[in-house]
Amino acid sequence: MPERAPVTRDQWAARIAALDAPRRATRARKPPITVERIVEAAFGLVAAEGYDALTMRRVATALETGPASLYAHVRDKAELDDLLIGELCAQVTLPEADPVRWREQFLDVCRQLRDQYLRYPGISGAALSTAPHGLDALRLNEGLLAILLAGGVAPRSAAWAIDAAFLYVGAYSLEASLRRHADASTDQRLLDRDEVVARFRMLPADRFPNVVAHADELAAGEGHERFDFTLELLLAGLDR
Amino acid sequence: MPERAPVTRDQWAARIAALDAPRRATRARKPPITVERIVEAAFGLVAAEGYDALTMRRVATALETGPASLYAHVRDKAELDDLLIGELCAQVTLPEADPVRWREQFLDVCRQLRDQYLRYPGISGAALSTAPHGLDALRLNEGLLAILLAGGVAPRSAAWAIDAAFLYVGAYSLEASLRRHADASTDQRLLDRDEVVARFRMLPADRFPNVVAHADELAAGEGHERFDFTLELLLAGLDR
DNA sequence: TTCGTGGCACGAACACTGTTCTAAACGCGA
DNA sequence: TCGCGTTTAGAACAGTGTTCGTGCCACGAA
Repeated sequence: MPERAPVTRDQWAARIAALDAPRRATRARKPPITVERIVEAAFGLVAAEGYDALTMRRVATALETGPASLYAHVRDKAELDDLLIGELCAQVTLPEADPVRWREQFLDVCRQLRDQYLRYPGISGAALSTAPHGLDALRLNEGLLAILLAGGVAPRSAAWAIDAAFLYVGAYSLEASLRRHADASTDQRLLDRDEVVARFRMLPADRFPNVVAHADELAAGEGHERFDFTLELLLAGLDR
Repeated sequence: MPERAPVTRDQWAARIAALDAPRRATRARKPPITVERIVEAAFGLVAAEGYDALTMRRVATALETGPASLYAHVRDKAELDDLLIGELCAQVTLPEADPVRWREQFLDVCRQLRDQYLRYPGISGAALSTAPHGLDALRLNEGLLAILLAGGVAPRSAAWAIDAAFLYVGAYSLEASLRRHADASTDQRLLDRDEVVARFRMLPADRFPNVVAHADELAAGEGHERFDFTLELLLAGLDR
């Protein structure tokens, strides 16, 4: 994973100042490269082939230019990753915090983020490799804080629970992407359910008694049941 | 992240059969390349420079050979990753499940795994990119299942909580590695605590009221307090 | 209209990656 | 000693991220 050049304090201030600025109109070149077009091309690649296929050269080819052209608009690949993750965070809609329905609101925001990640297989790996300090991630942080504080959760508990939720959503989405991506390819990376259970049952029962006995439960779960289960555990723990 | 060739059913059976087999003695060549030496060289590299520095060429150089030599012993880089993660899992000691102290036992196993990951910065990224179906990971699964079942947790809840814990431990360790690795380098990737708080406070209070008001809590936490907090939430949720 | 300047575009190049191919070397059993 | 199988490892292939240097273009000033 590429290392990231640090964002200076001045650059941070500029980003904040730009929060209200309108998006710059596309310049009159035919058609000029823009950050927006680079991001769009990158998303197209990831949606079609997964995050591992995302390279500066592939993006440049999609834009019918050379790879060096991109560096006039983005610092490096790490910054492109940040832009992608930021854009996905920006797609999540935040509710008005409701002191009665705060748990369901929290779950819904996490589900939206998960679903954004799952549209682009493997992309949450990029999210896990950076600190979620971008403005778009902070917007989600703000929204989730409002929800948990409205539900009466102590501020520190709220902050740490959100941190945990971000990590889990990213990791879960990565795992789910790998499973889903494997299903789509002939060269399977992850085994299907029946094969997993069969292999668990092949284990020596004296060494893996519980795994063998509960092979079905270990492999069980439709859709996002495990996802909901885990976040509900977190929320239940916060309730005390 | 490299894609993985699937392990066939026959290969799986061979791995199980090998569980009881003694480790092969080092062959008499001076000194021959072995899987063990490759793994040891790889760990040395990751400990010193982080997981991003781990390449087949770097490992080969450390062993004073060419990169192609490694392919007689490991299928590809993905298999090397699996071997490393398996070895880290193997270092975790499992207790005798105690119906009274099951929560503390569960936390302790997770802490051990976390600490193994943290010895090799960034390596849990490799763990997150594969399904935890290796025998060493299943050994941990077996031990954690025994603990949770001893504590009276329903089998399916136990299985899914363990899955969630694995994801969280990996993601948390990756984030902690990035922070710790950044501290060690002059080109900081993650900002230190005071800078993070300062940047939170720079945000417009009308758009980020809760983030600005709770900047300290968002950045708070010594050592592994967040880690313990999150797993205790999970365990508290299981108790119901 | 012309000229200078700054920014953009992009091929070439650099240093690296994972992996395969091919040939030589080595160890072991007959 | 010889044949065979395995290991070793350089060379090669196809790719990566990023920088350098040069040409092109737009715009503002004279």
